[in-house]
Amino acid sequence: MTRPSEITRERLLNAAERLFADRGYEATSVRAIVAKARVNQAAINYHFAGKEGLYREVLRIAFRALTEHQLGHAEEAKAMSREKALGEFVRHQLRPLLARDDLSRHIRIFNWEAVRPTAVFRKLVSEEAVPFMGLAIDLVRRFMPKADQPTLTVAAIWLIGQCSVFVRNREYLAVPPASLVLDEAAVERLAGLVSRWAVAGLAQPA
Amino acid sequence: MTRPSEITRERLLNAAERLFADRGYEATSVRAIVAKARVNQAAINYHFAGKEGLYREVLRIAFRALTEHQLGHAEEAKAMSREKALGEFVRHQLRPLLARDDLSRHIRIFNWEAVRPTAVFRKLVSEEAVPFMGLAIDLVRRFMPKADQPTLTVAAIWLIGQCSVFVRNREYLAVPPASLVLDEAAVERLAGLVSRWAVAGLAQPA
DNA sequence: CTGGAATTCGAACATTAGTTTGAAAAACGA
DNA sequence: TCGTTTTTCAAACTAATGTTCGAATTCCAG
Repeated sequence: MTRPSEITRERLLNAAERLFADRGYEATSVRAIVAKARVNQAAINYHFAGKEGLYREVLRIAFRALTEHQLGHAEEAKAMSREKALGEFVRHQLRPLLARDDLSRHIRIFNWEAVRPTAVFRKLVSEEAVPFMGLAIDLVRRFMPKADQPTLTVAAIWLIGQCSVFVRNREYLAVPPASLVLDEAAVERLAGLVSRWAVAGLAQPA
Repeated sequence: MTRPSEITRERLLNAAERLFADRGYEATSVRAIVAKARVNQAAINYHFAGKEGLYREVLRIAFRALTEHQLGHAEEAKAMSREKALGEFVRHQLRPLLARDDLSRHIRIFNWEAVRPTAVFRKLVSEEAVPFMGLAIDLVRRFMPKADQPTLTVAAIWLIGQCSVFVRNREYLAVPPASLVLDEAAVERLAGLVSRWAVAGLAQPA
């Protein structure tokens, strides 16, 4: 695992993740990445077949880091009541608020994509988001059993959006007058609120 | 006003505004702008002393378009009750939801800046945002008379954020399950809700 | 008109971008 | 250790970027 070539790969992914999070894809140059990673100019093309390939890999890692927990608990969720399951879903979506550094870096990368999605991102989402979206759709379906597929899809997106608003604007929540402390207890309370609102919204007649 | 040189200037501003809104500053090339504007390659440098100068001008126009109405009614606001004044403020901030095309273009440009502000943007805000921020600060001060300046500043930003969340994510509000119609009446109701929440937040004891 | 200023134009500039190359070095299985 | 593969390296390449230049053209007051 720490074979010499893996070290270069890891260094590139690490440096690239930070730079992409800071400056976005376009504004990050290959030369800046290799300088930060302290590897050779051509390393990106050798290991990732180009800047875009490297970005794809960074996105994949970020995406998985943000969804793996959710996917790991899919079976348990099905056994719960729909309200309880939704509560758990929201709680886990709000997890990045407790913010380890790499998580917030991942969020920042996706923030860039929120403004104008790159082709790489669209492709990744269409591939990797399927299981995660499926999970969210299964969840909302329990509240809207008669809805058709398109409706369920947007409902799922909407649910995810309920959480991501807080995650995306994390920095602003910490300062007054909001002054959320964002410790375990606060995130717990927030999750409770969001869950209740989401339940109310989803359970409404169309 | 329609002197030939003014035409070139106007064309550049128009084309640049659209391209900057679509692709952001970095990803928009000078050649793309002059092609869309159907003017000569060197025109940007002649009229705006460079790409950055053109962007500065576009930002200035966008910023003024989004704040002029608010500034024009500053005096009237002072005569109202604090709740009424805040209601009017929120109502006008939500105006872009009724979305003429150029307004939503302006919003999109600022969305780019929200991810990572350019130097040009920071400078512009530090210059042009002063009167607008002053207005918002005056407003929140009526709810927090004993707060110090820094607190008032973030309170004002927070208030503005209350509205901009909706404006920024306008596209998502129109689709189900939110399915907001976003006509005059709907925006009015939304303004009422946001105002009430904001009042409740600001009027709370520190 | 007409002469000087303002504006347009095409070409070229220097710089930076991402990528490719082929040789040198390192790693690794036999 | 040997021979092959994998990986690194410095340099060069092509394309695109923002900008500059001087000549040509257009504009407009006198």
